[in-house]
Amino acid sequence: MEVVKNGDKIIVKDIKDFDIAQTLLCGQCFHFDELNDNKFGVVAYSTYCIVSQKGSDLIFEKSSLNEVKNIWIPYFDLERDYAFIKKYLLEKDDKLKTAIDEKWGIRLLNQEFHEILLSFIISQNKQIPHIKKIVKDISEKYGEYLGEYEDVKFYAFPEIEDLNKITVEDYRELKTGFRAPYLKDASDKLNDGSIDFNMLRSIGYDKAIEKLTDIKGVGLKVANCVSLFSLGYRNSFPIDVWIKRIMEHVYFNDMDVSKEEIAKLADKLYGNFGGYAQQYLFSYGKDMSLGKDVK
DNA sequence: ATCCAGGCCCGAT
DNA sequence: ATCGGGCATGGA
Repeated sequence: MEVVKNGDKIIVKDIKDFDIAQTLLCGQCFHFDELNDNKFGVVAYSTYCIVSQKGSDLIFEKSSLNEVKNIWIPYFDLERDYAFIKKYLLEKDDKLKTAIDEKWGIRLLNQEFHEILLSFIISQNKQIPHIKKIVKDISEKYGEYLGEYEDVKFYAFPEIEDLNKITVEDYRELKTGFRAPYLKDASDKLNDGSIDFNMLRSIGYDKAIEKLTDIKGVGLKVANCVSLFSLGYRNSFPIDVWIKRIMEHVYFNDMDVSKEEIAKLADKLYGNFGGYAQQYLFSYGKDMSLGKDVK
């Protein structure tokens, strides 16, 4: 991998095991727009980028060299060796082969903690397009204006301090429904420091999950998404309706199996790489509707 | 129209 | 410990 400046563009060259569309569209991320010409506008860490891919080149417009190096390369997890991860997983269990072959270009994004926490609280019992809309609405209303590209405006997700001024009623106005008090509880805990990124990073996976599920509206599924997508605990294995169906289909002949049993199997099969396996399986299985309508 | 969505809470067993 | 109803809102 090499970073070069070419006019007003920054190009990251020689990227392997990465496909920008697969990575953004696999359901781990809600704060981006699909633009013309296969470009994406992505917002994270109070900045935005216009990014597209040509083969093994990743092309950034409207970004400085520093931003690409310090924000976007870590964000897209480009410094990690995914060939090793895939090899490890396939040696453990070749049932993953189709999913990995099909979704070869997914990387797990390193997203901002408080945005992911609130986004996945919103996500419960919702479809991805609606989650995206609410994240966009919150950002437009309470986040900083960052800039625009071909008439698409970009807004940062509100900072933790900005969440303070959002009331339960405000959250309801954003169409979050019964999740409004959950979002308020999370906002309060972020503001008083009882939930904190560095703290959760330092106490390890098990205790981080415990802490996260203390928040109203955060159960095991949401906690594991937060843990996987923003805390870097790549052993996390979020189990939602989809991954439950998919695992039942692949490993249990479409029988009904408890989430506990699925979690146990995932841990045994994939160990510390569970999060990667989950994302390959989730994205492929959802595309294929694996296990749907078989009961 | 009815059902369900990247679930979770809460009360009843 | 486990099960089921209820929950806001919108799309299929």
